[in-house]
Amino acid sequence: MTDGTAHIHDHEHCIDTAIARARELCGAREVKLTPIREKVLEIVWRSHKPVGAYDVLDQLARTHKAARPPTVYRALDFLMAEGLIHKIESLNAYLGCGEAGHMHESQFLICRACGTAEEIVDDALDAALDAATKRSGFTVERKVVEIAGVCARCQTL
Amino acid sequence: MTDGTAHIHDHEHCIDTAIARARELCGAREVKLTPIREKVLEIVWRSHKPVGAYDVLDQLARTHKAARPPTVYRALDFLMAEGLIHKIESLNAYLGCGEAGHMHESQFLICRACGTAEEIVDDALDAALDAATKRSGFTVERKVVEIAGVCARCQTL
DNA sequence: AGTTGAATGTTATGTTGTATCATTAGCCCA
DNA sequence: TGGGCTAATGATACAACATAACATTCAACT
Ligand SMILES: [Zn+2]
Ligand SMILES: [Zn+2]
Ligand SMILES: [Zn+2]
Ligand SMILES: [Zn+2]
Repeated sequence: MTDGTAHIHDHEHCIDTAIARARELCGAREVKLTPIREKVLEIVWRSHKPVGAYDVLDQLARTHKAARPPTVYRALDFLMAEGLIHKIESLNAYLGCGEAGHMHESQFLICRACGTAEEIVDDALDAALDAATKRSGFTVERKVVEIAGVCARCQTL
Repeated sequence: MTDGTAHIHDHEHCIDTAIARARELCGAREVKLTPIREKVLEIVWRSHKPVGAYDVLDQLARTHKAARPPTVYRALDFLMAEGLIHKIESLNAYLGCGEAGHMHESQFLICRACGTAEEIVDDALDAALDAATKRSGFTVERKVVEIAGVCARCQTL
């Protein structure tokens, strides 16, 4: 397939689930998932491809004329702080988190052919990261792991 | 210490060694380490902190009035292609490679207190990365591993 | 000398992200 | 009920990072 979705599925369901989960979490944490923040979350979730801030802005502006870069960056910052989205540093782009709720280190497989970024959770990998830093006496605050290449699907096309 | 060097050492020696090694490698590969490229390599090597492209430009312009952004980005691209420097994606900055010559995956420990980035080579970590991708049938082309936190030195200050 | 291709010069523009201050909206409480 | 507080958003401007496109120069080879 060429549209970058990892596989055929009911993607509206992905989006709805993510938003419902976000509402729950924000309610429990007593932070505000405002209309703008929710809309930005929905836009980010509309694809399984990382999406740039200015793409988000273009889409947000369709329904929210006052939208400007700070509008978007504030919403993205909030969503990242709450663990609802991640930033892919090597792409300067943002992606919905499928594991929102329990804080975790994000690790991504990024396909240059279809553009998808799959979030993986690999405890052995995470342990190896910790071991590497412990040896140096380094205190970890953030781990960026972004593996670029070609996904299994794209190799068979 | 506050200047961001990892430890007290003869840093001129670091620079000289890196440039000498770069000359060797480029000679052997029959690619051209031109004056501009060599100067950019030296500027990048002047610290153990990742340095932004426009910082490089400012420094390059001192001796090379015609320098413009493309001048710098072309040189940086060349140096990356030859494995002489790395880009730190999470900082949009560039750092000399201490292991130039044998191609390798780069893994960095980035201290937010002193700004240094230490390149580590951890085979167990690299193996864990490969294992994580093999399971998914993903073909790896590039691995970005950037661990941010506080280095051992800065914790004791 | 003439040809060729790589490197650099030059101008302009595209892309990503922040600083700053003004305004608005929700909430608490006198 | 309405003042006073804070969080969120609006609005303008700019900073920081990166590339497109085309012209010119330079070195190497004939
Ligand atoms: Zn989906
Ligand atoms: Zn793919
Ligand atoms: Zn040094
Ligand atoms: Zn440090």
